[in-house]
Amino acid sequence: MAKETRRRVYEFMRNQIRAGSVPSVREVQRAMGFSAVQSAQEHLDALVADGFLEKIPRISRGYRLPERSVSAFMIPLLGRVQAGGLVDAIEDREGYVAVDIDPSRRPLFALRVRGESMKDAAILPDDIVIVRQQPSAQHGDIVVAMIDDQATVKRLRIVPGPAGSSRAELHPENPEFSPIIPEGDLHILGKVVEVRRQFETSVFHEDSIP
Amino acid sequence: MAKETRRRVYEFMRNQIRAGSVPSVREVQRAMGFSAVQSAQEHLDALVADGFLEKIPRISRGYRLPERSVSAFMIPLLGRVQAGGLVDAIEDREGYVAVDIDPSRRPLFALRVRGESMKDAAILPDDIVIVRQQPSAQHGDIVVAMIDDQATVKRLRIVPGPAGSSRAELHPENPEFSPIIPEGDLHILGKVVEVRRQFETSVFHEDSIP
DNA sequence: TTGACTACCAGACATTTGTCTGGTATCTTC
DNA sequence: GAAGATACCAGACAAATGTCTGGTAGTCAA
Repeated sequence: MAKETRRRVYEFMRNQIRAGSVPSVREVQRAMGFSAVQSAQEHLDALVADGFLEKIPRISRGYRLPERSVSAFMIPLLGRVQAGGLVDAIEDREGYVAVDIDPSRRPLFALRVRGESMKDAAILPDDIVIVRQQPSAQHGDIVVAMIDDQATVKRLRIVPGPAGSSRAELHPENPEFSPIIPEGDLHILGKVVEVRRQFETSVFHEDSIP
Repeated sequence: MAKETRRRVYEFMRNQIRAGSVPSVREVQRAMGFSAVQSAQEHLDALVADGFLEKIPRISRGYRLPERSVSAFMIPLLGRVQAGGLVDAIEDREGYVAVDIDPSRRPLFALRVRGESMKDAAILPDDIVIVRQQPSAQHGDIVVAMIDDQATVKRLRIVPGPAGSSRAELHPENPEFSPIIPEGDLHILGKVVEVRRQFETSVFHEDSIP
C-alpha cells in the first residue's frame, strides 16, 4: 500500500540511525528494492516534509532524527581538583557523565563530593555535582571553590562588610562544620547546577586517550 | 607537538560522532587546517590502528566510535504514573533525561519526586529519580511502587511474617510519615538507581562580585 | 472524461568522498 | 652521513552520493 512503504522507509532510517549509521539515499533504495534512486529520494523528502526526519542538504548521509535535537552530552568527571584549578585538573579525569545541557555554551564539569559538610542541603559524600564553570556567583548559590588547594562545595553568602563593602563567605550546611571566611581572594571554580547520587556505578572509566 | 594534533583529530571525531554526525575525511582536513587530504587520512588511519576509532572501508563517513566508548542515552521523564502502571504512563512524558546507562539492557525511566517522605535519605521534592524497571527488589532498596493508583518512592523492607513467611513494607525516611503495609500485592515498578536535583539555572544569570 | 495526485521508474550530471602515488622537511637512531 | 620514521603536502582518479529532468501507471474526485 501507499502508506506502508513510507513507514518501512522511516523505520529503516530510524533503526539505522539509532544503530549509529545514517544510510545514503541509494542504500535506502536498495533496502526497499526500488529500481530508481528517485523513489527513495521522494520518500525521504516526504518524511522530511512531515517532520519525521531532518536533513542537511548536499552532504552525504545527511539525514537526522529530529529527537536528536534533545541530545545528550558527556562531560568529564574530575577526580581531584587541586592547585592550579581546572587547568591541571582537566587531565585528572575519573570518567564521564551524561548531561542534557549543552556544554559548548558554558563549560561544565562534574566532581565527586567528599565529606559531609553539605549534608543538610541533601548533598552527601560520593554524590556527583555538575558544575558550570564561572569565576563568580550570587548570594545563595552552591559553589565549588578552591580552599587550601582543594576543591570544596559550599553555599556562597555575600555579607555586608565595613563601610558599605561586601565580603564573600562559604557556608557549610551542617552545624558540625564552621563557615569559611577567606582572607584573600576567593577562587570560585563554578556554580553547582545539579546533584546526583548513584546507587549503582555506571561511570565510564577510560584507560587512555591519544 | 606531534601527539597534540592526533589528539585534536580524535576529539574532533569523538565530539562530532557523539553529536550525531560522522565527519568525512575532508571535513577533518578542513577542521584541522590541513592543506592535504592525506594528512587527515593518515591521522584517522593511525587512530583506527590504535583502536581509538573503527571504520567501514569504502563507505562515506564510515568511522565509528568503538563499542567500549561512552555513549549517552535519553530516557523518558514521566509526569504522573497512575493506574495501569507504565504502559499508560509512557504516553505522559514530561521530557527526556540523559543517562549513561544503556537502557536497552533493562528499561529505565525517570520520575519526579513529590512530597518529603524521603527527606532523610536526601531525596527531596522535585528531585528526579532514575528508575530501573523491575517487578521486584531487595530489602533495603529504594523502590518506586504503585500505592492507591499513584507512584510512590519508598524504601523496601522485607519483614518476617507469621509461620516463616515474609511481607514487604514500604518505609518512608521521615519520622513524620508512616510506613505503608500493603494489604494485597505490592506492585513494584522498579528500583531507584540514581537521584538528581537540578538547581534552577536562570537564563539571565548575572554574576555578582563575590 | 479530465485533471490532480501519488508512487515508482530511467537516466544523467556535478559534487563529494575514499583512496592512491609520489614528494618534501624534520626528526631520531645507528 | 645513511636509514628509517613521522608529519605534512600536491595532485589525481574512481566510486559513491545528492540532485535533477522527464516519463509511466494507477488512484481518486469533480
